Amino acid sequence: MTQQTPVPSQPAGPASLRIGAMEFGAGEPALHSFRTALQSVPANRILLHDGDDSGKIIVVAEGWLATSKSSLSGEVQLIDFLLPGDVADPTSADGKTAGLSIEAVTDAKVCVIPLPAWHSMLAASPQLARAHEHVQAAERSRLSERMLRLGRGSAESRIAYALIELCLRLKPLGLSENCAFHLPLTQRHIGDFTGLTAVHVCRTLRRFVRNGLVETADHMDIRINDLSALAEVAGAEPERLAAEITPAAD
Amino acid sequence: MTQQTPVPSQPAGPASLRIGAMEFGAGEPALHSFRTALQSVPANRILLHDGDDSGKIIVVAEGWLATSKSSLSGEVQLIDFLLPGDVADPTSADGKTAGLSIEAVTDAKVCVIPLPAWHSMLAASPQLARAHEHVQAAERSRLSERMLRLGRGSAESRIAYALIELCLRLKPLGLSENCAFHLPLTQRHIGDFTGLTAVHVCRTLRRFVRNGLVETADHMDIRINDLSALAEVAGAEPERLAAEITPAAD
DNA sequence: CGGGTAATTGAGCTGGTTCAATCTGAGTGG
DNA sequence: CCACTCAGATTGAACCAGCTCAATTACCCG
Repeated sequence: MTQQTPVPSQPAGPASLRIGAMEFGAGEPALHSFRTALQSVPANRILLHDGDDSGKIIVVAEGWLATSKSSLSGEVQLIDFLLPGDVADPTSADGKTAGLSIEAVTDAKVCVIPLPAWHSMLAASPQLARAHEHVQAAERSRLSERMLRLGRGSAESRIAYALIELCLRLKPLGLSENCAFHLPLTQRHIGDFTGLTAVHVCRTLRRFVRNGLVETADHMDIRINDLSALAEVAGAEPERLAAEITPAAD
Repeated sequence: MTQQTPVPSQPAGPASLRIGAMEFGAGEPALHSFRTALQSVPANRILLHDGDDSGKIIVVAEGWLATSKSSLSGEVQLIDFLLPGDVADPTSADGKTAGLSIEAVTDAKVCVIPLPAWHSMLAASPQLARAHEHVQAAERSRLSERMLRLGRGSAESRIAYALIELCLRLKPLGLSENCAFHLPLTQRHIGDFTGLTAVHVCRTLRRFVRNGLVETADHMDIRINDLSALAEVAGAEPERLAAEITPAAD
C-alpha cells in the first residue's frame, strides 16, 4: 500500500509547501528556497526569544508552534498558535529585534527564511505575496477576536472561543472532522492562551463536558457536541468566523 | 504671527502625508492619490462597521481614530488607536469584509484608499512599501504588548502600559514633550482600551496621581512624573519599547 | 438656569485566583 | 512485574481584584 500508491507531488521530501490555503509546488521559483531551508524542531524548543535579533520569518510546514510574550514575573501570554501554512514574522518596528518569542508546541517542521530572501520571493511570485497577505489578514482577525474576549469576555467565553477557533483552523488542514480534533496542548497552554489559570481552564472545560457542549478523551482529543451552544457562549458565529480567520484560497 | 511665519512645505492643503516616520511629498507619485482622497471626519463618526464590506485602507493624516470590536452584549474592546501616519487595514482573511470597526475619536483627516489603488501605490514606491511595513510591524508589536497585559496584567499594569505606549507614540509626532501630552479620551475610552471599567480606570488613575506617578489636568492632560516607576508598574522598558512600537525612520 | 455627559467616591458582590491535596497515567529502572 | 517518579489533571476552600450599583460632584453648552 505504501509502495503502490502513486505520490504525485511529494516524492521524497516535501515537494510542495503550503502558505495559507495555497500550495507552492515544483514549478514555483519560490520552492527552491523552501526546500533548502526546511528543518525539524522538537517539541518545546524555543526558536526565538523576545528581544533577540531576528531578521527572518518562519513558515510552518508541519506541527504546532506558538508565539508568546512573557512578563518579568514569568507569566506567559500566548499570542497566537501557528499551524501548517502559517507565516510568523516576529520583527518589530525597528526592523531588527523580535517582538515576541516563538516556540514549537509539538515536533514540527519549519522553513526559516531571512527577511531579504523572503522579500525577493514575494517580489518574484505575486501568488506567494497574495497568499501571504491572506495569512496575515487571518492572523490580524484572530488577534482582534481574541483581544475582544481577553478584555471583555468571561472565562467560559474565552475558552469556548478558543475551541471554536482552533476547530475552524484545523478543518481546512484536514485535522478536524465533524468538530472532532486533537489538541496537542496542556491545560496550562490553554490557560496561557486565554489569559486564565490552568486550574480554571480545567473547571471550565469540565463544566462544558457536564453540560454536553463538548466531549474529551485522553485529555487532548476534543469533540464539540453542540456547536451552536458553544458558539453562543463564545459570542461568535462559526460561519462568519471561518471566513474571517481562515486564509482564503484566493 | 499666523501670517508671518513662512510655511515651507504645506501651502494650502497638506502637500505631504506621513506614513509612519516618513513624509511623502510633492515628488512622490503616490502623493496625487493621497491628495485627492483626503477627507475630514468629525469626532465619534464611525468610518466602518465590523462585518461591512471593506476593500479599502485608511491612512490617518490628523487626529485620533480607534479600531474596535464589540460583543453581542454591546461591550466594546478597543483594539488599537490610530494616530497620524498610521495605516488601518480592516480587511479580514476573506479579503472582503472588515474584521473590525473604525471610528474617529477626535475630529480627524484621513485618506481612504481602495485596496487595488493602494497595492499599485505600494508597487510603484518601494519607499512607501517600506514605510507601510514599519507601520504594520509597529502595530503588531503594540498588539502583542497589550495582549500580554490584557491576559496577564493587573489593572495598574494595563493602565500604566497604556499611558507609556501613548506617550511614546505621541513623542515622534511632536505631541508629547517631556512626558506631558494631551489624551483626547474619556475614562470610558481608556477602559475599553484596557479591558477595564471606567470606574476602575478612575480609581487607578487617582491612585497613580496620589502616589506621584502622574499628574493630570483638565481630565485629559497627562504628565508622567516618574517614568521609571510607571514603567516598573507596567512591566516595560521605555527605551526598548519605543524602538519596537514606533515606526522606524527607515 | 436646566440638562446632559463625564468624573469621582462609597459599599458590597463575585468570578477567577491562590494554595493545597489528591488522583491519574506514562516512563524508568530494577 | 512492580515500585518509584514526575508531569499533568482534578477538586476543594478561602481570598481578593475588579465589577456592579448607586449617589454625588464638576463641567460644559444652549
